[in-house]
Amino acid sequence: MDKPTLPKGTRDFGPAQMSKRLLIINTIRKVFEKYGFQPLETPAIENLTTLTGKYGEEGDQLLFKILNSGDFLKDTTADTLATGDWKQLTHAISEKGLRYDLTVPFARYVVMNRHEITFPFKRYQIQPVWRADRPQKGRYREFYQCDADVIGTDSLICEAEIILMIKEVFNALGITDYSINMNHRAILSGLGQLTGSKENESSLFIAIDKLDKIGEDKVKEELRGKGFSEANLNSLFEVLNFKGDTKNKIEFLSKKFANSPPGQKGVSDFKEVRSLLASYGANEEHLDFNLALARGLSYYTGCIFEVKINNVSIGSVSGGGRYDNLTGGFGLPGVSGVGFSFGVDRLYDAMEELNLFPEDAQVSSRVLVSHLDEECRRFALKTVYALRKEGIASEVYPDNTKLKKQLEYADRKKIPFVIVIGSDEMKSGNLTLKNMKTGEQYLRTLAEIIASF
RNA sequence: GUGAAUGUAGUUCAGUUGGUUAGAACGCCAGAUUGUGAUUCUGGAGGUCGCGGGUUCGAGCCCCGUCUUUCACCCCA
Repeated sequence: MDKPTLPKGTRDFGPAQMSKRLLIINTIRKVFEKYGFQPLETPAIENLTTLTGKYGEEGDQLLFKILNSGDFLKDTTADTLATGDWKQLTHAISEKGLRYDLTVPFARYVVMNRHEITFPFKRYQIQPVWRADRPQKGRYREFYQCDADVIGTDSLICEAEIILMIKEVFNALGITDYSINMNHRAILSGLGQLTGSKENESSLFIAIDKLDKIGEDKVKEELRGKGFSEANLNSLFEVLNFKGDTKNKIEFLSKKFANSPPGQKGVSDFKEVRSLLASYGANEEHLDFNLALARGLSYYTGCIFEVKINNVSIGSVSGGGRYDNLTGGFGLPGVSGVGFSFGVDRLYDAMEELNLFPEDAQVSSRVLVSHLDEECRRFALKTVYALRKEGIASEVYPDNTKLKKQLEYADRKKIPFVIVIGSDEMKSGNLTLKNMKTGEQYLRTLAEIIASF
């Protein structure tokens, strides 16, 4: 028997990690619910017809496909095999796949349940997704996303509330140094017009998205290689290099895009989001209108977001945007949606790097009831029952063993209090309560102990 | 998917130009006149050197393949 291993890019989460993960997930869930989002879960497995074509050609290749059950070759002819056309063969032997994100399954759900859903529909979804990517630090093949989407309204209140939710979650997690980068698909189109790139638009977006990573010179170099003229590059970087607060930036863009209808639309959306935030009484801290931000997922059409934590070696921990026609592919056109997603795994990595998890994050009993002999152990059962009845997480050491071993157990499992039951305690009714952190111990009745928790 | 590194006790790492029985620290287990953990002392266990082939009298070390992790590209949480 070979040593067991895990598939590439997957991980186990032990109790210590799960405690921290749950801290993140529960924080996000609470914020989502506070903003009126309702829970939804969808299957891990979707039909490939649902998934393919939604993420672009690159995305399709990152889909995990599931081999048909039974004789999956029964409809395959020798001819198909002989052609070596793997795409066609894949189509023949696999009709299901693992979900790649939570947005597309959500769109599928909305279309299937459109008559029962009350619009605008606000749902949140916290589930794992799978991508056949090549793993690296902060990139896994199985990871959790926490999505919140609103579908069925154009209102930019949704965008503003996304910003508010991000701030609340980060505040609750103790993350202080981060930026919420926001851009607009229409602004990007405006930039495309400005630089005279029609067919080259996507190479333009891919290049400028790397700006903060590789720097201006390398971006220019890449764009020259794609045939952009020096004049066009200059007008592009005149916009990208504009320094100033959001207000000044909007004024500047407004002039720049005077002759660009998409550019105008983007600028007016920015303005509106700012004005909405002000009406909430919220400030613009952490918010940055980053014109170089270009998210790859092709279904975005309006505002796009990406959140980065500063000074950590992890990519973006959250991202999202508005999509005007996500349900169109499922036969329900003209419904606008907007949503975003937190990446639990990356938040975890970042918080670990920044040392932001509290010491007592570990999920464990509050009390261990220890005992010195069989009679005491019986007495301990009564004690733990009484503690649990009061809602105090507690456990009895199951075996008759030395007190030393029982205390070691409590120490390792980070159980903060130990009740020691010996013959003296049983006789007097005064139990020994030991504080494992300070080492202090007192004699207390069970009622007193319960009252102190 | 393309290109490049990496892998040695549970963990972090040593290991000489290929040469006897592969080491350390921490951790783990047991004990230090039996009702006290985390600190101290003593002793002990634990490795198919990622896995599979090859070269060699001889491989942890060299070669090939494979898997893992990591880095760049691509993309993204």
